[in-house]
Amino acid sequence: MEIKSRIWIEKDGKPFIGFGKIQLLKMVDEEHSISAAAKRLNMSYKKAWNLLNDMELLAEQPLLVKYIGGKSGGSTTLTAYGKALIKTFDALNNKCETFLNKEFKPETHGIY
Amino acid sequence: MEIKSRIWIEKDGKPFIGFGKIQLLKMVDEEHSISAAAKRLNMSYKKAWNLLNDMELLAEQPLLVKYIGGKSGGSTTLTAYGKALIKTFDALNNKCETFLNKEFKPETHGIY
DNA sequence: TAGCGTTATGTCTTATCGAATATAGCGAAT
DNA sequence: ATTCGCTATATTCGATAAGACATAACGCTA
Repeated sequence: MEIKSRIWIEKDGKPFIGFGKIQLLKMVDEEHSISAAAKRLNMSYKKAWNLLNDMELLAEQPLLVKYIGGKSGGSTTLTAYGKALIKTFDALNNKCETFLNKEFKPETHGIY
Repeated sequence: MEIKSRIWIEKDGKPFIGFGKIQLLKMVDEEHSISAAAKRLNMSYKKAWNLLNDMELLAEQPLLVKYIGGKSGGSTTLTAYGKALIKTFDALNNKCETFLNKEFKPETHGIY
């Protein structure tokens, strides 16, 4: 018996960042490529692109620097703002999880 | 810009209780009827029944006391254990939300 | 004993979402 | 100029989930 959680940040009532999108951002940061990131996360390129696009549309600063064409066909890297988002979210998520684990002890609640 | 969260409790890796199921339990508690609760939550009787059944199968103590037939066709009420679940979950959820709201101040993270 | 409203459960259809497919543009390298 | 791999974007297709529908058991009431 364990407690789980998902947190996300909304903007104008619309989902801005959450677990999946942050994971995707991390992969893009590592791979310097949307398609490679999508592959590693076992999702279609289109889905990854849509998720990133949704974020970008909601953000007031760009998250990604994209190059089309070039020696390897293209590339995508994160802006400082994009990297900051990852850090912020991870920190918050960790805090939340440790808080909940400390708070939730099945026995003390009479749940078996 | 605001932070949102969903918490749930798992048992053997399977979802036991979460936001929706707790909401349903509350309605059943008020209505003394699965069908009436489903109606108020705008879901089909079958869906409500399935959700409740899933919980019951995972719980080690019964959550519901059901009567079939009778003057109004039947009824369903909560056991003490069922009511305890609601209380526990609500308390935990509230704590989590206030914690996150206190923790998350967009400005301090540089998120605009 | 016929009717009613509820719980109980299976089946069948519909709707939604994601995946696959298709097509185009780009720019460096050869 | 041609090729290549990536970004970009619309459209079609299929699988899965949600919902509608159907049917039965039950026991009180009239």
